[in-house]
Amino acid sequence: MKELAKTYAPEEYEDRIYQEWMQKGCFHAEIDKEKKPYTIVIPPPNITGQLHMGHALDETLQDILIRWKRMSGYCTLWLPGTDHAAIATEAKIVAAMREEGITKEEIGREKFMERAWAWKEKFGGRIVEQLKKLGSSCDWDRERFTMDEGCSKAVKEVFVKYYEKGLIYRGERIINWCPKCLTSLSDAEVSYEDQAGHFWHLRYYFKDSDEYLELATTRPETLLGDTAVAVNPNDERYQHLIGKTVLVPIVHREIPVIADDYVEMDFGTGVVKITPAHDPNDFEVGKRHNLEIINVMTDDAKIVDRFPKYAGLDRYDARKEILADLEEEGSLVRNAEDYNHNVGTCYRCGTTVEPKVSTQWFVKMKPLAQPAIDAVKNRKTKFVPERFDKIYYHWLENIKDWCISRQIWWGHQIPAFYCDDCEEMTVTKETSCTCPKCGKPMRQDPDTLDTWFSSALWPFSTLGWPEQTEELKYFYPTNTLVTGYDIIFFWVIRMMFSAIENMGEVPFDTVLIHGLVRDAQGRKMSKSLGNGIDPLEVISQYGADALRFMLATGNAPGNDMRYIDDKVKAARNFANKLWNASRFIIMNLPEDFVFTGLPENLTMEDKWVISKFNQLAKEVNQNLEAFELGVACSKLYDFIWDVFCDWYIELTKPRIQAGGEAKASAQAVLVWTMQGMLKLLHPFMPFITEEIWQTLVNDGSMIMLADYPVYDETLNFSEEETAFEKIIAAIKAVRNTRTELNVPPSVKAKLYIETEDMDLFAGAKLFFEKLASASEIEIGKKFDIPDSAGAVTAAARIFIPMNELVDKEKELARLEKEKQKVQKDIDFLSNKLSNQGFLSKAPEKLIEAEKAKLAKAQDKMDKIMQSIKAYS
RNA sequence: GGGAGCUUAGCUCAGCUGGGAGAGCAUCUGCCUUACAAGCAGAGGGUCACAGGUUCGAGCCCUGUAGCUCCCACCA
Repeated sequence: MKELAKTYAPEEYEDRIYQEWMQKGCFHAEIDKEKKPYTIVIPPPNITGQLHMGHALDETLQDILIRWKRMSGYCTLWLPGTDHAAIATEAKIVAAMREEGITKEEIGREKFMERAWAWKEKFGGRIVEQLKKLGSSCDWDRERFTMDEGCSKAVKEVFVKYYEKGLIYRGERIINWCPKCLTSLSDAEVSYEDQAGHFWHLRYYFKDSDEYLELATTRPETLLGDTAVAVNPNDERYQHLIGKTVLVPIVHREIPVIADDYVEMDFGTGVVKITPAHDPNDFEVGKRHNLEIINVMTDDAKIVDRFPKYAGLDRYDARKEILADLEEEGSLVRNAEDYNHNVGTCYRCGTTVEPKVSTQWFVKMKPLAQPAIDAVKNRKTKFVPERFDKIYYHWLENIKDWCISRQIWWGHQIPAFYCDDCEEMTVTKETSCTCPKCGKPMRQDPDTLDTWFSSALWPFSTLGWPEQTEELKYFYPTNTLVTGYDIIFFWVIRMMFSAIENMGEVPFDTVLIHGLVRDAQGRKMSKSLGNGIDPLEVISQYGADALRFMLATGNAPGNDMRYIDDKVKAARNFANKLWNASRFIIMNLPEDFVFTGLPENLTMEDKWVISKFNQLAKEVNQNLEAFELGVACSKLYDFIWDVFCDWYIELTKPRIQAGGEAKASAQAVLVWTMQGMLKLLHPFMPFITEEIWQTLVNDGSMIMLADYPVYDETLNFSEEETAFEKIIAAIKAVRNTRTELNVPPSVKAKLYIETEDMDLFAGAKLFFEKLASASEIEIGKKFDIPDSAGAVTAAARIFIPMNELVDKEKELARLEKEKQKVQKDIDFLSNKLSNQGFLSKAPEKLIEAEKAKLAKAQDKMDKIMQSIKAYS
């Protein structure tokens, strides 16, 4: 028999086991038409990323599901890969180049792309190696990348198709612009935050007059681009002024006073300056009134040369200058009032975005959104927990067209070509083309696509689409998508409509949403706070299994959780417990032990543990089916620790010591139960269960490929189970009494057990000796033992003669206390059972159960009363 | 301005379709009992935020209130 190391040291074997799984190809999925497929595509981590707790949680949940399904006989594919993360990656590469003192413009697009790919090679592998540390059973043979050949092909296919269907168009719109990343952003990529700002009141004088209109703004610098002042058409205060001309302060440009519903009469002065180039609302107003669009800022948010006085000033510096000039000119009414307003920021770099008018590519969303809404309404795809479908609906119902072009180089270059001569445009899957009109070579659009455009295709592009591969036919649609609620907008909805449009089918049947892992104080983990916990450090300290178990335990789907070191410690201690229980079993097994199944002659405690295990298997499967992973975890924890370790192992010790047949049968049941527990636990703690399995079973098999336990009616011994619970209750009662009397375990005492179940208790004598410090035991229907302490359960009255140790007064008080407790039970139950409403409306089963409880309580009461009588 | 979530033992959180409140940690009392002190055996500790309602029965369902958190939204 192999042996386990004396102490639980996961670092000794986790890497080794992972290597073994890899070498034996355990993760690889081959199409097996005999089996049902179960597919998960990984939310591809960014190639620039480092593993963080969010990944750890996400991967853990996926691995639990995929391992469970694999063991349950499905043909499982967990398809891994990484995302090129366009803006984030490009920003990092540019920053690295800045260190070297070069810019991307200097080296040009081609050279830049070479560097970017080199970067990808260098860092794309890092996160993958980190995922492996967690035990993720991904099919690495099928690893993909959002910019690999296949994904790129899918992107072009979709782009061209959308374009031809009129779902993609190019146009001049006002979009979100990040002055630091120097690119446009989609609505989803802007995160709004409340910022403390100011509200400045300005005077706009009428032409050739001392009269003026007063208005307020949070962004005085944009007045350079004002092309109108607007009031509400119904505002009586200003009716007569509509159509008049005012002068923009400082620049003294003549602009009209216009009327537009957009203006709220009761906000501020009811007058709004209109800057179509720098505010989305103003842009719309400008379109309605045919206003000129005057851009005042460069791409990096500095004032343009058109305004020489401020040219080259950053937008915030320009604000200061302009305010000073307004003051001087007398156009600033008074000091600014404090004002909090919602400011859009770039989700990658946090820079305040600038609304900017420019020509971009857009996906027309309305026609795509509706089928995606319907798919969830029709339950083709379900969110777990369900409440997230509201968020999903709301976003899709209010969606605007999706700006997909980005002014960066790292990404999928837009497959549109322009003729410099005749301005003809062609959209094609080809890599180059000539002008259909004048035959000249065409120039490809320099922009690239939003990174989410390619990840939107991930569930099918990774399976070979647009080719109709066998994989696509077999593994698609995928089954479960596991992701955080923070990327529903970015990714989940886009996969939904992309899949429905291109595949005619939803991409997955279930979206399992999890929350964020926060720090111990409940704050979001972030680089700036420096409060992040590195999962790799946790793994090296406590093992991947402990981290996984901690992440999967004690939280419900969709809820945030806190990372607390003590929780990982608790999980590690649990692993240690399992480890030592296994050591106990293994160290007692004969050298040549071969497990051949459960013995014929099961004892009552055997049946008890088997029956309880059987129930556990049933419940764990049910919980997993319902995505209640945390509940499954705690059930496993409770069974392994309480039922198996604290009770069953202790119960087998007399037989193990006795040797012979008794020992052999105990060992068989120990091994059987241990194997079952290991299998049930394996999806959650893959390493330790594999390590123990290979030592205990030692036949070259691997637990990760074993069959997952399921409920088995032939193992249901509910009667024996209930009977044996009486023994446990009695042992607990004796222990309790002894502790209350401060009797140390070293002092043994004789027990007289008065019970109707004489045979049952007679068969359990050894347990009382071993687990209740009994020196000898007598069992009978009636005893009268003076000078003894008592322990009372529903099934037995136990006398513990302790002579001098027993204080009659104290013992009476103790019994009195217990009597009151039981009396409360009896009152409660009989009350319930005499309630006509309850009797007529409650389910039969429940009524029976309550009656049984009452009978039990009354039995106990009888026994307590007898004891009290004996003392008085 | 909408929407969602949370409020349960000192702390962190579970609690499945409504059927007498649970775990881990912490606290207290005993134990080195030949797998495990990362352990064993006991104990204490909760008007389940508040107010109504539905029900034979509510932590769970409905209505309202308060506090905290988050998401969405064009009031300059």
